[in-house]
Amino acid sequence: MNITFPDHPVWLPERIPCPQMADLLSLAPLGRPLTKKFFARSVHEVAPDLIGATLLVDGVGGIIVEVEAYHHTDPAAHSYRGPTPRNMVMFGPPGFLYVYRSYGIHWCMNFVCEKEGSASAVLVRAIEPTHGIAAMRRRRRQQDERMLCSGPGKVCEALAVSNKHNTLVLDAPPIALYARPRKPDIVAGIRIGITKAVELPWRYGLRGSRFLSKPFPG
DNA sequence: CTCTTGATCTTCT
DNA sequence: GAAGATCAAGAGC
Repeated sequence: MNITFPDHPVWLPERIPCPQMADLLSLAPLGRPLTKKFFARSVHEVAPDLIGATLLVDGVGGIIVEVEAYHHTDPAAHSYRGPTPRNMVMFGPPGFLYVYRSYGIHWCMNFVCEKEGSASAVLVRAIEPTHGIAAMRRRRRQQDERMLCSGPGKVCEALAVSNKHNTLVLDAPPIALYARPRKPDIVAGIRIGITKAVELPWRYGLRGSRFLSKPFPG
């Protein structure tokens, strides 16, 4: 493990200008495990509520610090033009994993939300590593912790998520999700790397995190 | 630091 | 054929 613990209480922002979520978790246990019911709400409620939650795959992972919301009414969503072999799981019930191939070489993981047929999902874009950092470094061939999970393709490589994980349920092994111990400071902004519906502010992040795929403006 | 490019799978035109 | 919810390496400033 390579968690840096704070020298001072994290509720003194003038001493720690940029507290990371791992610092907060060191002072509180993980929250309750998230069940399928957590995802059976609007994707626009679930997405910000996932910031600060802990995601583990086979015990490796960390704190979700960046996500994006997609919905079938959204031209940027894979589900916008209806079901295909790739996006089929998005049209199923909430609480399952949707994994797709990105640009032919990377995998990206999503949590299906809302209800059967609504075809909405949250893309996991960045994680603050806390569990199994040695395994992540090996898989990513990268030492710098900030480079392990700072992007959707990096997250899947570090957590060894691939198409084999597509359609897995989110509340049973090998996947584990835990609610955040308290509500963190969340920022929203426009999504990354898309060319349709670019203006929609459906990217959410932990304010001030060093582990984002890209800073939020302001 | 920013910008460009290649890698190469799935879907859509 | 072309585009895309990406990343890493290399060139240039």
